[in-house]
This record gives sequence, structure tokens and C-alpha cells, in this order.
Amino acid sequence: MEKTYNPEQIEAKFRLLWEDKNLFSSNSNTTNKSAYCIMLPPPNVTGSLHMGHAFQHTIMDILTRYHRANGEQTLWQPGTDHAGIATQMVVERQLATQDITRHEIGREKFTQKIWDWKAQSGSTITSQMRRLGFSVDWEKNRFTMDNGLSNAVKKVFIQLFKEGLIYRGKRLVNWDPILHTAVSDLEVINTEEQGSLWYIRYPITNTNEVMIVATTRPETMLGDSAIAVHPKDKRYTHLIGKTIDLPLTNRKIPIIKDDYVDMKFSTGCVKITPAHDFNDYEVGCRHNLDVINILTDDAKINNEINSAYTGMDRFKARKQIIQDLDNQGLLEKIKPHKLMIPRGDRTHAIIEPYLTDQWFVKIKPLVQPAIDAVKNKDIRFIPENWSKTYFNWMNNIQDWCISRQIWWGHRIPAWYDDKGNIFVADSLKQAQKQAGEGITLIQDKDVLDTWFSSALWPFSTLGWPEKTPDLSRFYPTNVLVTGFDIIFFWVARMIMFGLKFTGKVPFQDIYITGLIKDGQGQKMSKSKGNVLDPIDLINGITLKNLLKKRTQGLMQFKMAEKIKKQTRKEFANGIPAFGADALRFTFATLASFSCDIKFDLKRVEGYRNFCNKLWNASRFVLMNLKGKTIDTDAHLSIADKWILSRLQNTKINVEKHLSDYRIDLMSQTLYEFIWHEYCDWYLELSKPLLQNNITKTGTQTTLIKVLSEIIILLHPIIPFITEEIFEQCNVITGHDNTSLIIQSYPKVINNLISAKAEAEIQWLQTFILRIRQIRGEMNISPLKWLPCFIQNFNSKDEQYLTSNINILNSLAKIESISKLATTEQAPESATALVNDMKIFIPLAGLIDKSQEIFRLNKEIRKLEKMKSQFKSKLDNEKFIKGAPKIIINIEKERLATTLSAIHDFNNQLNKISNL
RNA sequence: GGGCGCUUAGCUCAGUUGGUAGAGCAUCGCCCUUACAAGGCGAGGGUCACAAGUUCAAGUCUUGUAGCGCCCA
Repeated sequence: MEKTYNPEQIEAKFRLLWEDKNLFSSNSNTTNKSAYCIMLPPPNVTGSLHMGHAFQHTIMDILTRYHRANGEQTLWQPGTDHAGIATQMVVERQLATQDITRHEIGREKFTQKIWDWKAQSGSTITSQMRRLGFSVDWEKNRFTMDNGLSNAVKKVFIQLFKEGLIYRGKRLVNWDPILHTAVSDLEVINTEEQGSLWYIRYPITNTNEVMIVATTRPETMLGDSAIAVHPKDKRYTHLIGKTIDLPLTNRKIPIIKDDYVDMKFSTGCVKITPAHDFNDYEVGCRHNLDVINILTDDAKINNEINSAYTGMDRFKARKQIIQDLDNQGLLEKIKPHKLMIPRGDRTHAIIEPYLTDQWFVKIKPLVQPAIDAVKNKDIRFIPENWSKTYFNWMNNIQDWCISRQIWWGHRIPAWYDDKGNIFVADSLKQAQKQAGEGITLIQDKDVLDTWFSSALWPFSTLGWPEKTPDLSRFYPTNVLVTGFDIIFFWVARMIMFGLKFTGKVPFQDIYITGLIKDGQGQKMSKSKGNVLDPIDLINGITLKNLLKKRTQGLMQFKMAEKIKKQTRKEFANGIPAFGADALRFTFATLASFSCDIKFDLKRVEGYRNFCNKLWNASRFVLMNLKGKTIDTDAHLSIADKWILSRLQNTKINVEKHLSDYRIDLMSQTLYEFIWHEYCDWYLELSKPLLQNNITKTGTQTTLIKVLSEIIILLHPIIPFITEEIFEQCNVITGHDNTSLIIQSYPKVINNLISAKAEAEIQWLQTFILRIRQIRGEMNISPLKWLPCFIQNFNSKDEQYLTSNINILNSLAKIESISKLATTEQAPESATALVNDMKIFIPLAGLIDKSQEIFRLNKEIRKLEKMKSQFKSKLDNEKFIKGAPKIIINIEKERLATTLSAIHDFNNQLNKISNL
């Protein structure tokens, strides 16, 4: 083996090998009684893998590889999503660089261009996934616009329509004036921005009086159809029923009362614009007001209203209207005002409430079963708290607008005749049947919201509506791993549709992961220039290339400079190549239940070092077993029994943490065991044991036995390096050419748990630690061989000492251990305790007397503090009365040990001081 | 306004039915010891945000306060 672990080579080798041998296939273990299935949340087909994907996929891969190793038939279903709006926008932008709009080339050509783009860029994410070693069943790869999945979409649409759960209607929707499409509430991001509040005088008909109305969007006044005041607002009671001469128009509008009005907000008078505000729309319905649309699809003033502003952009019109009002003396004042601005999550354009014909899912009838499924634990949120968020949203759910006025997606399977009758069918032929021969039908131009097809993902991928073997074997799936940001978008909708169409929940567990943020706790985003590419962490990247990558395609020069500065500061030397395993291990340790995860490169470095440690431990084992075969009957030393016992303990914890979805604790447990027990102690203990013919064979056997299990235990987390080590070990273990990936996960063997061995090795560790502490604090070189005396030992101490003398000599560099009778005087020494036994390291020529006095005083101070803690507890009558006996005894014992230690150290202090 | 969180070592985070506060990184010593300097051995560092309550005992349970964050309106 090479001296240093080199991930690049290893990873390339096993990436190919796993797929060549088809080891990710769900066709293995078909006879096992249980199946395990995870649906990969389909990423955007033309997108690329970001840190969040890499993180979540790592978790899924760990679960998948674990269950596969457990012998279950395992399917990790991969696939991609067509991401309607996002993908269409990318291609539109490409066209824009050639000064072409999609309208110029037409729908058919445009969608063909998107298919071309998909063909060209659609493999990016899958090849990135291969780099990280994710063991999805590639043969089953699906795309939301595949035929099968599209059929499922049609089927669902038609059935819901037939049941009256899908309807078409003219409603106010969130309109994106750049994309010219409706978007759902979830695709609108409301943020607080600085705006103004304009106070406008509205003249009351046939009087000299005015009402002062405050508005944040003055241009909408063109569509006002009433002024509302609160019914209890005495200031305006006398005006109710009168009318307003609406400025800049020839219309008169009524003054109405409605308790929607907030009396305390500005003047207490509200203009009502039903066509351009969701709340006003409600008010309008209640009072039967006119709904006057003033805008065009691209948010210009339309020509339906007779106005001087027709054709003007909404913001230009706003300016002009204010100007005109001011000229007429109707502008009272302008106040700066903070308000919530709705923007499209894709375009960032300000969203307009807009009256259009749209398709909706009547969601309320689907909600209750989906709530019940979580309430009665058919579905479990992990961490459990997310169910509250889920309930909260489900209880306030609104009908879902599913039509989008774009071209990329599943075309709505509805046709119209010239009278506007609707025929919903899975083909024109079927629609024609419904409409009758000779009637001209035109298909609805809209496509469905991407999330509509995503909602079917858990069963459409398995072949639904056909009753396929996969569907019956793998559905319901076991766990969904995803982020909290799409609980509403996706998770809730999958549950509703899953229950509706399969009668079963789509998954049993929902593991909600945290969000990966940058080192400062900022969300990673392209515009902020703080994204990390998982592939760059694997391959490494120079500062130059990183700067280029982060500022590419950035519009604002100022921003680019800022990003460059920040990047230079944070990654002065670029990013070194850490390898996929190190990155995966890092993600694993970050997978706790916290919501925000600050990603720190230092962690990756640390786990890369861990990989190197594992690598070198394996080297050590192989070097010491050269040419050997394993003797399973070999006599085992206490050290062997100890590490085997600790290994069982590790397996118990790994299993527990895995079933709790505590991947962080699972990886921590393994890290701790491998580095601090196997490497730090067992490998060191093995060195003297390998020198001894009696213990040699047992030690060799144990070294390889534990290593073999370690690599299987670690394999789900770091698959590449463990495969390589496995292969290297094959010579000795005599395994055939199989891969580690299909080795069965180690089970706990109860009779290898040995309290006796653990007690003895703990004694040994304490002994060695005490000697090392004295060396450390006395500045005695670790190379220096030391004599040692012991006193006040019991029979157990003697027994331990006899059987471990060689180890003590070797690990603590002790040249001799001499027993002193209780009556004998130790030479001038540094002292320590192993339980009640005293250890003396003679000072002669080695140690400064004052240094030892200082050390003893420090030790005594520490003990005194503990003493008073224990004592005050035991002196407390209530404690003696109330606490369980075991606890009292523990405290008593602690006090006794502390007291005797204080006593011993004080004696020693006196002795030394008097010398 | 409604809902959900968070506050533990310099930093990033664990802390399972309440029972002597832990890890990694960083820091400080000493070591190039034939698995590993991407390393070894040791050390220092905490009024667990604050206040009250329950309890023999609170980082952990209850209530309140402060600061921060997310989601929804």
C-alpha cells in the first residue's frame, strides 16, 4: 500500500467497477422478505449538483447501502424533474443572446430547443452523482416528462376533473409579468422593502369635502370600485352611501362599510380595487362591486379602460398619475413606508394580482386524509416537530393553481369547442368522441405546474397506473429525505395524491434535513457568490478558477468585486482536493437535527485526515500479516478481547443511531472507535503483543478481524476507500473477488462483550496515562526510559501488573516496576494514583523538586473542589432522604476516593517539601 | 399578528428516562518513536443567554424576560 491515501485513483476505479458489475441494481436480494426503497427527490434536469443535493444524497446513500448490506432488496430510485419555469427561462435566455424570442420561433420549435438543451446538459447532475458514489439504480432512471410519467399525470388530471376536484375559473392569481404566467402562492416570495405611502384626496360627489385615502400602489386607482371605511368608525359614518368622483376617471364609486378596514391604519379609508388585490377581491365579492382590470399581461395599463395612461408600464403610469394628481391638488402628502413586496421566486419581478382563467385543484377534500396519516403515525416526521409546520399549513390551505402559461411541461389535457365547452380527455381523439364529430376542438395552451407531476413521483416512477411488480414490492417507500423548504411544495402534495390514487401513504418516514449554509451562516446563492461546488471539494480548485467561477455571468460589477474580495480572504490558496469520501464523511457528521448547518472547510480537512488514518492503520495491519492466513482458533489476549468487546459496543451504537436517523452520531461513534480505540490503543497494544509468540497469532487474527468489520461498518459513509482496503485485505482474508458493497453488515455478537477485559484494559490505560502525564508536565522526554515504583496495591493490581508488564514497559517506556511494601519509603519521586495504588517515578536527576510541588498543589486544588461538591451533597439531609440508594452510594464512593487521593497527595507534598 | 425554532469552550456543534458538562477545529508544551507530521503524547479553556419555579438533584422539566432566526398572514 502507498504511504499516503490518494483518493483520486481509488474513486475512479470503483466508480467503474460498481456499475460494471451492476451492484446498485434493485434486482439483487429479490428473495429477501423485506424490500427497502428511497425515492430521490428529482433534481432539475438541466441543473447541477449543489451542496444541499450532495448532503441529502449522502444521507440517502448511507441508508441505501446499509439496507443493501443487510440483505434487503433495495431500490434507490433516481430521476430528474423537468422544472418548467426554470428550464424554460434558461433556454429563453439563450435565445435572447441571439435576439430571438420564443414567440418568434413558435411553440413547437421552442420546446424542441428545450429538449435539445436537456439532451446536452441533462447528464451533468447524473455524472456529478457518480463522482460522489451514490448508489442509485441507474437502470431505473426516470424523467418527469417520460411517457409513463406523463400518462400518470393525464390519468390523475382526468380523474380529479371527473370528480370535480379540478376546476377552471376566472380568479385572481399571482401573475408574473415577465414570464406571462400565473404562479402559485408558494412561488411568490414576500420581502419587506422600502416604498412610499401616497395620501390622495378623493372628492365626495356634490360636496367640497374629500376623503383622504392612503395607498402604496397609486396606479391601481384606475381600477378602484369603492372606498371602504370601518362600520364603527364614527369619523365617516355620515358618508356611507355617498359616492366619490374618482379622480383621473369619469367614474363615481360608492363609499361602503366593511370591517376588513383597519381603523388605525393611516386615515382609516381604504380604496377597494377588486381586480388587483386579494383582500379587495374578497371585499368586492361581499359588496358586489365591479371588478375592473386595468393591466395587460406584461403589466401595462390596458386599453379596456378609457384612460390617458393606456400602454404605459405600471411604474411609469404610477409616476404620471402622481404627477397629475399633484397638478390637480389632489395629492395630500407622501410618506416613506416599509411594505411587503411580492416577487417571483424565479424572475424577481414584482408579482401582480391579476384576473385570469386558470385551472385549480380543489384541495380541501384531499387534505383531511393527509392530515390523518401524520396524526395516526402512518407517516412520521423526523425530527417530529416538523409535523406542526405541516399541520399548520394544511389547516390553512388554499386551492392550488396548477396552470402555467408557459410551453415547457405537461400540456393540460383539455379541449375547447368554439362555444367554450370543456372536454377533458387523454387525447384529442377521446375529446372528439365527447364533443361529437365535426366539432372543431382546440387544446388548452397551458401546461401544468411542475409540482403536479412531482406529486406523483413515488408511484409514477414505479409504473403506476399499471399494477407493476415494482409498485407492489417497493410502494409505500420507506423514507423521504428532503429539506424543509419543500414540505408544502412537494411533501404535502405527494401525501395527498399518494393517498388519493394508491390508497396508501407514499412513504413511512420523512426525514427533514437541515440547510447547508456558508461559514458565516449565510444561505448559499449564486448572486451572493458564496456557493461551493461539491465537485470542487473533491477535485480541489485553484483560487483563480474559483474566482472566475463565482463571478461568472454576474451582472453587477460592484457585487463581483465584493465576492472576489471575500473569496480571496476565505480561500487564499484555493481549495485542496479532499476526495469524495472525506466530503461524504463530513456531510454525515453534519447530519444532526439542527436546521442550519454552517459548512466549514476545516471539517472536510479533518475527515480527510481520518481517511488517511484509516488508510495507514490498514497498512499497519497488512504489514504485520504479510503471508499469514487467519487462525480462527488462536488464543486471544485480554487486549484482543477488549477491542472485540469495544467493537460490539460500537455496533450497538451504530445500529441505534441509524435507526434514529442520527447519521451524525453514527459517524461520530465510528470515528471515535476507530481513531481513539482501535488506532490509539489497540494498534499500540498490538506492537508488544506481536513480539510475543504466545500472543502473536491471536493479535494478528484480531487485527484483521476488527479491520474487516470496520470497513463494512464505514462503507455506507465512505464507500471508495473502504472498497480499496477490502480488496487489499483479500489476500489475507481469502475473500473471493466480490465487492465490499454486498458484504453483510456486521451483527452484534453478545458473547464477545467482556466487562472483565474492559476493566483490565481501563486499568492499563489509566496506568499509562498517569506516567505520560508526569512526563508531559515534568518535561521528561518521551524517549527516556523510566524506572517506576508502586505501593498500596491490591491483588487485582498485582494480577493486572503481572499479565501486562510487557505492555506497560513498551507503551509507557518503563524500564522497571518495583513493588514497595506499605512501610517502605519511596525515593524522592513524582507521584500519581491508579485507583488506590500509588505510582512513583523517581526524581533523581530528572525532575525539579519545585515543579513537582507545583504539580501536586494543582492536583490537590482540583480534588478539594470535587470534595466540597460531594460533601455538600452528602451533608444535605434532603438528599439522603430523597435520592435513590444507588446514587447516594455512588456519591459516597466518590467522596471516599477523593479524600484518600487528597490524603495521599498531601503526604507526598509534605515529603517532597521536607527533602 | 399566528406558528416553529435557537442561545452550551475562542469557533462549529453533540449532550438520549434529570444524577461529576463532551467532541472536532483552534490554542499552549514536548516529540521527525520503522502504520500515519494529513501524525504521536500531554495540557489549558465553560455561572450551559438571564430570572423564577418544580425536585434531594436542572444544560436537561415548567413559566417568564432578552437577543437571534425561519415559516405563514
